[in-house]
Formats: sequence, structure tokens, C-alpha cells
Amino acid sequence: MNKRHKSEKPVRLSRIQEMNRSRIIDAALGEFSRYGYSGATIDKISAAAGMSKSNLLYYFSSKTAVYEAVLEYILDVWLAPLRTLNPDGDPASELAAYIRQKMRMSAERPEASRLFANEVIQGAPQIGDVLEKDLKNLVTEKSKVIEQWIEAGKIRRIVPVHLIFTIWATTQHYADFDSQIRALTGTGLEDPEFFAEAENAVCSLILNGLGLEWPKQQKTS
Amino acid sequence: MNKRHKSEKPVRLSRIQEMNRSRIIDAALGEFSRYGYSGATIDKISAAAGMSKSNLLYYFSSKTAVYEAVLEYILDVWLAPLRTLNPDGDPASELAAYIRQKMRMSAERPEASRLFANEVIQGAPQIGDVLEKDLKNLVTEKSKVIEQWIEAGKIRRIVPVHLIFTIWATTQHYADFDSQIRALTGTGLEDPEFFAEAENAVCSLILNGLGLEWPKQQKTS
DNA sequence: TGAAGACTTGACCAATCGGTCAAGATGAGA
DNA sequence: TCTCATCTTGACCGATTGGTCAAGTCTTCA
Repeated sequence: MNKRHKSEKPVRLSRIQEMNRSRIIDAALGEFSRYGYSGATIDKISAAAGMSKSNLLYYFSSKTAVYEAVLEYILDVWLAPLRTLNPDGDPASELAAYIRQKMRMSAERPEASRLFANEVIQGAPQIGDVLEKDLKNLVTEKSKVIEQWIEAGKIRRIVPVHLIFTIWATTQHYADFDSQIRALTGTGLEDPEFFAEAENAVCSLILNGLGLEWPKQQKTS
Repeated sequence: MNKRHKSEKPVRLSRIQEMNRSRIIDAALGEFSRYGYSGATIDKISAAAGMSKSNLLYYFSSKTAVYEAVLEYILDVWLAPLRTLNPDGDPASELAAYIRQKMRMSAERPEASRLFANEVIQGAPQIGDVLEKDLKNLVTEKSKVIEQWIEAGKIRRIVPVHLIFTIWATTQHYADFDSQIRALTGTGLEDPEFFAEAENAVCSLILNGLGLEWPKQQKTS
């Protein structure tokens, strides 16, 4: 496990490797999310990462390898909020917490949201497998949670998967369509006032839509 | 006005021009919506339109010219549903009708939705002006309608623009994220059963969320 | 200090892209 | 049928792109 043993392969990355790989992924996330896979170039990514194109290709064998690394890097953190949905919790506060986490994600990592949107719009050529396995399992599991809440009479009847889609759609919309929102309202989620307004609207619409009283909650930042 | 007058410029397109321009726009819509602006190539567009690249460039001076033509062609039809929102109508049926129109649009013209999504995600470089003028005016106008309904106590209080965003997000999600939805559910909006299920979920969530009774309506197809 | 590796780069290459051009094919009107 | 404008195409061009390669520089450690 220790890289100092000559006999072992260096599975552990050196400081330089670790730093440069993360610099590349950061830069690549910006480029891919802004211009899509085809629109982004490894020239610009390497420039944004502060190194030569050749050096980028020393760390990643190809453009697609960078792209896949970025997707993998983002995927876990992006799906994390849904995992926290607790079947034993109160539906209103559980769903409100989930929506709030997704909204914060849209505000803090809009590039990640746009990257996924780009990927999915183009048919999810890279993450199709993940969608059909990991994500499908997760969604199936959480759908059952929602179904239980319905059966227990805690929330209005709805096909669970559509509730999940609605939450994804409304929250991610503020990241993906940021430029449109900005053109129409003059501001975006980075403005605390607008953020609260948006979160408030989404939470109240969905929770009321489920027949829940919406618990005005304490600040979560 | 008649093209037969030699002295006048042929503002009227010939049959061949009309047919070929529309074939190009159709093909371009498919390519641009699937691969984004950068990912689409005029080679593939012209091939999909059944003509040579040179011929395509005979009808449109450049790739961006094709792109702009596609956007213009789609824009009006895409924004039409919102225009129909009638301030004098019953909020429940007006909003339900609007949502249903948007859902039908997502089902019948998913490429149009994806094209806009691509464009907006990448910062709306081409339609930024339209967003800040025409669309902003339209949204401002319809926001006042919603505001009136609120003041009249007909629907629950909400910041109007967020209601509009929510409707856009939820309905367009079924077009833009079709591949994800298909990976998770095994079907999509082209399946009448799934369509009804989705429309039902979105309508009931939003209308109930506004404190409205949702009028189970007749089929609209 | 001095190799041996790890790291970095500019020069270069083949493929693809958007776009031009000249020449040929086709259509419509007299 | 003749003529001219419209339509259509293949050959070609310069720019950009993803990727290779050999040569150099910097770390690391005995």
C-alpha cells in the first residue's frame, strides 16, 4: 500500500499527480459544462488548468478519458441528496430537506448540473450504464419510501417516480437554465434573496401539492 | 409581390427553395438538438437532408445561419402555449390547459425542447436578445395575470415567475431528460399510458400546490 | 552527487471541420 | 426548342482538433 515499496505498483498518486489531475478535472468541468462535450477542447482545458496540452494527455489518455473522470468525480456528490431520504422521517420535513439540498446544489455547483444535463440531453452516451443500474436502484428504493407514505395516508396519492422527476426538474432548472432566468429576472441563485424566494416557491408548491403543511424551517446554511 | 414580375426581386421562394429549406431545417433540428451546436456538422445535416454539403451552403450561407433559422422556426411555436393563458378564465382550467399544452409539446416536439435546452445551458449566445425582449415581455405580462389571481384570492400566494419556471421545468423535463427517464422507467412520453400518468402527476401537483381543485378534464387529443 | 525515474513541453501529424469555387445539370419561360 | 437563371455537385482549401513523439527538465533517493 505504501508507494515507497519499489516492488509494488504505485496505486497511490504522488502529490504532483494528485494536484494536476484535480486541476485538470476542475478545468474540464468548467469547459464541458459550458460548451458540451464536442464544444470543449483539450487545448482550452489544458490552458485553463495552467499546463500544456501534452501534459494533460500525460495524465489522461484522451479527451473522453477526461470527460469520464469528470462525470465520475461529480456523480456521487450529485446523487447524494436523494440517498438521505429517510423512510422513518416525517414526509414533510424529509421532502423539504431533500428539495433544499437540491436547491443548494444548483446554487453551489451549477456546472455539475449543466454537465449532467448536457450528457443526458445527448442521450447519456457515457453514463447510460450508471443510470440503468445504480440510479435505477436508488430511484426504485426511494419510490417505495414514497409509496409507503402514500399507503400510510401521509401524503396525497401520486406515482412516486413523477414526484422525483418533478423535484429534479424544478431544482435543477435553476442551474441549467440560469442564463434564461437571469435574462428574465435580472438575478440568479447566487443572490440570497432570490435563492430564498425560489426555494420557498418550489417547496411550498410541491409540499402543498402533496397535501402537506410546509414546515417553515430554520436556516440550513 | 408576384414573382413573375421580372423587375421585382423574388422575395417569394420557389417550390424547390421552399422544400429544400424546410428539409434542411428539419434535418438541422435533429442534429443540433441531439449533438448541440458544436457537435452537429453541416456534413451530417446535409446528408440527413438528402443533399450535398455544397447544396446546403447554397441555401444557407453558413452553419450559424442554419442554426439561427432553426431557432427562429421553432421559437414561436414553442412559446405559443404561454400566450394563450387567459386572465379572464378560471385559473384551474387555464393553468391545467397550459400545462397540458406544454406536455403535449414535450411529447410531440422533444427535439425543439432539447434544442432550446442546449442553447440556454450554453448561455443562450444566439437567442439572448429574444429572451431579454420578447420573452421577458411575455413573462411579465403573464406574471401580472397570476398576480391578479392571487390578489383575487383564487390561488395560493406565490411569486408568479417561479410558478412559470416550475411549469416549464416539469414539463420540459420529460423531453430534455427523456433518455434518463427511459433508463429509469423503461418508457417515455410516446407511450399514451405513461403520458397520461405524467400529465396527471404534474397537473395535480401544481394545481393542488396552488390550492386549486384539479378539474379532471376531457381528453384533449 | 548522480542516476533513474517522473514530469513537461514544442514540434509534428492525420482527420475533420466550415466554407469556396468552377463547372455541370436541371428547370421554367418565350 | 432555345436560353438563361436556378439548382447541384465534387474537388479543393485553410483552420482547428485530438493525439503522438522525441527530447528536455525536474524530483527523488541511494
